Amino acid sequence: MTFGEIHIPYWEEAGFIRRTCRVTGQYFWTRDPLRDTCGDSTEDSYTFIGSPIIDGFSMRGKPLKDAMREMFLNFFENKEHTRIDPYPVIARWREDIHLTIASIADFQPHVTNGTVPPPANPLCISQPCIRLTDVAAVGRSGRHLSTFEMMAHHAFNRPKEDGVIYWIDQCVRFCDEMLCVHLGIDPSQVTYLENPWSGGGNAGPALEVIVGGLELATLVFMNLEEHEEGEIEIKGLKYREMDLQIIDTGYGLERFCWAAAGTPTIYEAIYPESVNWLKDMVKFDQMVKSLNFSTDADELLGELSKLAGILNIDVGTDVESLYQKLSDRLLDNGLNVSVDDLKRITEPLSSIYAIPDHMHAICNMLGDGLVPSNSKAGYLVRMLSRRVCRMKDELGIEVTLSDLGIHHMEKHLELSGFIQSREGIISILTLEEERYYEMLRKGEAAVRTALRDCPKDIEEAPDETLFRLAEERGLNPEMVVSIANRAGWSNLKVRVGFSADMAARNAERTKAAAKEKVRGEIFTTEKIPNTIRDYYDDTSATTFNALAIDCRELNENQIDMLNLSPEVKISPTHSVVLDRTLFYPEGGGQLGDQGNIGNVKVVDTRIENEVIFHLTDGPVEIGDISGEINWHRRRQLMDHHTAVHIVGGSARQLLGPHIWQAGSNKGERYARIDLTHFTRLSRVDLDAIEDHANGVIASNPIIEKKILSRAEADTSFGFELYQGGPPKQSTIRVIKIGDHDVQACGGTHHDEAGEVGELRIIRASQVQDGVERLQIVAGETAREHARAQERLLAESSEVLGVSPNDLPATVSRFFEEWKMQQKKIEALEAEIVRLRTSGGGDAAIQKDGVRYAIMEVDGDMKAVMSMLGELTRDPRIPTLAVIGTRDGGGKLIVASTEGSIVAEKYDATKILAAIAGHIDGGGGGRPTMAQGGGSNPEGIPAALEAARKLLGL
RNA sequence: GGGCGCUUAGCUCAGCUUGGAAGAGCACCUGGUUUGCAACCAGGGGGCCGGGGGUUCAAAUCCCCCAGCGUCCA
Repeated sequence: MTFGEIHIPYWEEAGFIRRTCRVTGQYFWTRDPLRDTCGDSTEDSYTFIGSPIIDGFSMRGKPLKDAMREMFLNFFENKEHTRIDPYPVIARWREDIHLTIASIADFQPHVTNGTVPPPANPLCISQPCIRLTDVAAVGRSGRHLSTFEMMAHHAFNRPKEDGVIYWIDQCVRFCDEMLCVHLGIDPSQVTYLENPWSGGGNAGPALEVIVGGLELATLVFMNLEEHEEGEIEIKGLKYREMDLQIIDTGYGLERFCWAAAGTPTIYEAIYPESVNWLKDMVKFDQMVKSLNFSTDADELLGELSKLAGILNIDVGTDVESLYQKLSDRLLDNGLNVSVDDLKRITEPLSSIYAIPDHMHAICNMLGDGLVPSNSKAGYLVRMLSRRVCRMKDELGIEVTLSDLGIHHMEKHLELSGFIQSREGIISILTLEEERYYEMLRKGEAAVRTALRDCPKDIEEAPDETLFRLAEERGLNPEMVVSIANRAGWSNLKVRVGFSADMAARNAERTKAAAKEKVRGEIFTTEKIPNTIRDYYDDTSATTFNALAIDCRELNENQIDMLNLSPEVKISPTHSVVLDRTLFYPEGGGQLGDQGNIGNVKVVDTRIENEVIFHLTDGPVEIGDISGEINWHRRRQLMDHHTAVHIVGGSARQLLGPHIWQAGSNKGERYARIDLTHFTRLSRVDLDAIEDHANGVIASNPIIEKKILSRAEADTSFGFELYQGGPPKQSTIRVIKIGDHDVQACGGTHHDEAGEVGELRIIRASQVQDGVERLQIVAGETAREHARAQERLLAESSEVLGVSPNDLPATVSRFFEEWKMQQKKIEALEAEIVRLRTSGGGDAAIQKDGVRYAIMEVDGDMKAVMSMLGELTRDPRIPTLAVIGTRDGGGKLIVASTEGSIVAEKYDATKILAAIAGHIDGGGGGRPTMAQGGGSNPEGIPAALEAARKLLGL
């Protein structure tokens, strides 16, 4: 039996036969002896449209989803499964993905790798998921969704420990019973397609469950993991059996709803209120009638959705040729519809379908406390918001993004499970829409500039121009064209196949970028036992005795990889491992401890694979040794770390539940915390947070430090616990500051908040859109910071001879006066030139109707330039000017009045070249204006004399 | 995490490719003409060309670093 084949007793018991699909060549199991396609091939069209295959669900929309979900969970609860609450759609417990893309994602990697036991076994769940890979097909294919709920039953088996819950046979029995008995689907309509699965380091046989041309579920039996010595080879990789074997199923809630509703598209089954609302607003029915088709419009739409569901729309698909194909296929079915008419129907329709789907994803993401941003997960919600804004504008409807959000929340959402409030979501949507229109407005100017050199009658813009506008300005080719059409390039169109090229170009870049970087280990930890961490027992202990068990010299490469903080003043030469230590290694944003062991200095402390490395400025003997940490620094680090927790808690209470810690850093001189928030923070906001945080310190709550199991921690505190990032251990250290803040943290903290003394938020800056960085000083550094500020003020005000209170007014007055005086000097210098060159001035010589102004002046290049303007601007006085200044090594300028006889007679660049040698320099310019400089200012008079000679004066 | 772009007058933006006197429109001020919904004409004021370094005789322009903003991809 080869990998992927599934032979179970149930097949025979229930009368299944194994066939090969004549279209795809894949094996499938069916009860229908006449069936020769697997059900999911291009020749299987949907059979349930207009005639539902699941009875008893007459409702639509949210009630339908609720009923279907309840049906599923109830069924499996009755089969001894424990119902589990869904996880957030933002996968904050994962480092590798931003969004929850499947129910199994809830349990990766901690449960699936065996570190943490599952919350229940077996279990059932309906997990909201978001997948954006096919976002371009949403609304067009009739079946694609970016947001869906994956209903699932999972079992985690440990066959080696006799811990088998159930495996393939029982899994298929559950599924088949639910479909054919519980839901009453005609058994001959159900096919199970063998489609083994591999990816992400795991593999296993799998079955796709197909009914009526629609894949309703996938049953994956994950029992293999990638391993060098594995005996099973799949797609060139070697796999071996896992200790933990997992039943991973996925039943598409929305697809079950669609199969029960039999509507033309999945969107009408789950978002009927929104679809109708949008159709009314765009007067869709009237529009269809006005096209005057020979056939009934409803019939056309039905036919369309059946066909469109089979057409594959991927990112970069050539939409134009797709339309042609669709039109051809309609003709095959006896409907003659031109590509143009087809577009006029499907373009608005695809937006009407996609908008509710996108709003569902947006509301769910924002509801989980996500803040829009220009990178990471926040970008995904921004991208969806902008898609919606564009679609609603193309539809020409007068609703705002927040209107759409309000409508969606009313009709399709249960807000009770959300972290973010309804009002919070609405204000974020309002802000996002403003940002979108701001981008468009800026884009208009950019399009005009980019196309400026193109003739108005062009039909295609240069590819490079379109690529750049898309990447730099966020304007996709369609948007560029519509802007350009309005701005005068009325024939401009998007080149056929352009989107596909752009997608290919992006893929190419992504591939190139993926080749970069892989960060390895810095130290050798092999055969070194884990270090005992004594710093948790008593955070105020400073001296200890231990056994030095390893000491090695650091090489240059290691020091480079350490990426030492600026707070490490001495470069380390050795790494020392002890059996136990009080030194806290860098972690959780808290820098490593410093101090002494034996007679060497510890300049930093790190941890790798549970082994703590003391970085020292010299070697130590192996054997008994004593150590002492730098208490002043440690205390400061603790002040800062505890302060960061307190500030995070205060910000969450004052600004809202979307405040999440996006990173932090605690050093000796200051600490910083990055917080997710959708607007910039003003000083007023910061003051409020600062006051609140100092209030917490003043009330002096006890700081509890407890060790909990992962499951225990999850259930008692929820995911807000993991502010510092996804947890990696099976046990969680929880730091709880009274009732103010609780989070998982490995850092050293005071026992009472009051020990921090006071804290100040000294600065807020933006790390990326949607993430604010607060700089915090606490304890001793807070006082020092205040003193430093006062010093600056005192010194500055002393220079100006005013009191610190008058500093702002005085500084701005001085600056204004300085600018005025600059202007006056310029004007005066010009006046001097005028005086010296007109009337009886000493510097001008009249000869043959030309004024020669050869003179040395004071002032810099800029001043000289403006004097030159005085001399050569007036065409009635043809002038040749040669001006020198000793500024900056000596400058020379030769200029003539443009368009006059002088300009024809002399070439300024030649005159300059002839005299520049006197100041050891060079220069150049135009025939009427040349400038140069040198390094010998004393040569200016000689240069000017040379000019006089040259000109025969 | 990786790209790319932008930062110039109060505002909106040109100029940068190829270094050589800092520009336009709107707004503002003065005078005229007018005073019906973005009126017209003439003149004028207003710029550390984001900050710092470098190359160069010379940098808004080329190179490097930093900051702020924007955008795309993962």
